[in-house]
Amino acid sequence: MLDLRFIRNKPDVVRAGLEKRGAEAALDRLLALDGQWRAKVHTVEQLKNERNTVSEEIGRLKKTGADASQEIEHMRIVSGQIKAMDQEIKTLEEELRSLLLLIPNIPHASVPLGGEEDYAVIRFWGQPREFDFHPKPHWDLGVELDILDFERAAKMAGARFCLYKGAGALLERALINFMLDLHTTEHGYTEMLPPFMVNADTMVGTGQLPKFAEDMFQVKNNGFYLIPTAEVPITNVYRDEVLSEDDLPIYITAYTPCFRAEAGAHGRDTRGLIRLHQFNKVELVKFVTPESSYDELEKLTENAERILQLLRLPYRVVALASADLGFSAAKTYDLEVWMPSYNDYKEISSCSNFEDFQARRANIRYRPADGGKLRLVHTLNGSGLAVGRTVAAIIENMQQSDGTVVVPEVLRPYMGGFECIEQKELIREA
RNA sequence: GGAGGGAUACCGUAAUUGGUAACGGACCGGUCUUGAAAACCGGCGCCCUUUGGGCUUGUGGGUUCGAGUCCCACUCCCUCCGCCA
Repeated sequence: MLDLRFIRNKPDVVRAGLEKRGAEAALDRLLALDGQWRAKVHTVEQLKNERNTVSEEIGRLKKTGADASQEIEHMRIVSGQIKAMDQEIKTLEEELRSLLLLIPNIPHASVPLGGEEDYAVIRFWGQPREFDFHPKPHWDLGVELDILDFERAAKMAGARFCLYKGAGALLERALINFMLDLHTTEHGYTEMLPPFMVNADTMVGTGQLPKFAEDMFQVKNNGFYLIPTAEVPITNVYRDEVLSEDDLPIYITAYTPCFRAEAGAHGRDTRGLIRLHQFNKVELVKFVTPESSYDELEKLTENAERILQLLRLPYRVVALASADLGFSAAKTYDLEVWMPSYNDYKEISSCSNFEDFQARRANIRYRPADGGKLRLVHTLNGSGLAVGRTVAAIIENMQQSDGTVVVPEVLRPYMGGFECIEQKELIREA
């Protein structure tokens, strides 16, 4: 959510920012409503001032036994007027807020202009491997190895689900543990394990609601939403709280499954582990001071990159262009891992600075060390990493000509020393 | 699911028959001091058109000139009973 006062005082800046995104927002309507609201507030506050002073006077009169019936009768009328105006103001406020909640964040000055194709490549790491045989996509190889089963997952749930089996399930679990261990022991994050279902206020706090309800799953009998990412519960850990500047920065990492309806993605990434209704992810979340948030974004991105480096998976970092940013983000780096089946780099992590956009929605503030006014924190988050896509990348990048998959060395301690995922028959023999 | 108790500002705690939220602590600033502590003064939630005013006692309604206080509904927490991995 943007600051209403900022919109009021700098409408042109807001308009220009939204234009960079290619976003339409009802700014004129909002400014008009704001004007009406302020006028009415001013009027009703004068009436309330009168009510307060006269009511006090009535109290005094009654105490001395004097007659106050005239004042009471007058205040009965004033009170009625106040009640009516308060109702009008409340209606205006509701409309203002609902408009405000639909306005996306403004891109940071360093964000490249343009759309989906206008990302800026920041850096590459590693070399895509040259295969001396025809590499298989993970959805074939994983099935042949009997570690991924999409057909049975479809039977029990439907399209866009996966059943991991044997070494596949072990690999997924190993990755989760490896990622959490690295972030907690080397990158300074505190691990949390949050609820996987949350209420609507929580979804509003991070920006999923009210605009993106159709992207989520909602539990029918009690209204809970399944989280689309751990960002949602973790960012809301401090909703409606006041932190001390001494507490900042706060780094939290969390593993959760993520549930996404993928409503607008029919026909996209229909095979394999890339786009599922349920997938696992280890998330990184930060609460920081406004001054430090862009440095923190760089560090957070590096923390996510470290996972790919240790797994020896080639990737690149891109800065998303303005019109490709998520609703709440001011700046986003995507980590894209090399995926042989796509013959391209494919998103495996998205690291964003939300500045105070989420903090304003979720009312997360801190008391500055100098004792000044309470300020909104800046929030950031990034995948560290999407686990299913990491499994896909490992299967594809580490496959050998005989159809086996070499387990990255850093994962072996998490897999009982397992060095290689072998064909079905071989696994059975072992 | 049943019964009872509770929610007040960053934290902790008060408020007679309904009369306009008191006090303590933490924190910040000032005075004082070589410096610090103590003491004293001020600040320490939000909004507006800020020398001023309005709002804020879990949330939403109601009664009233006036509600922390009375009434209704709801949320969350605690205790006990029942059920349960």
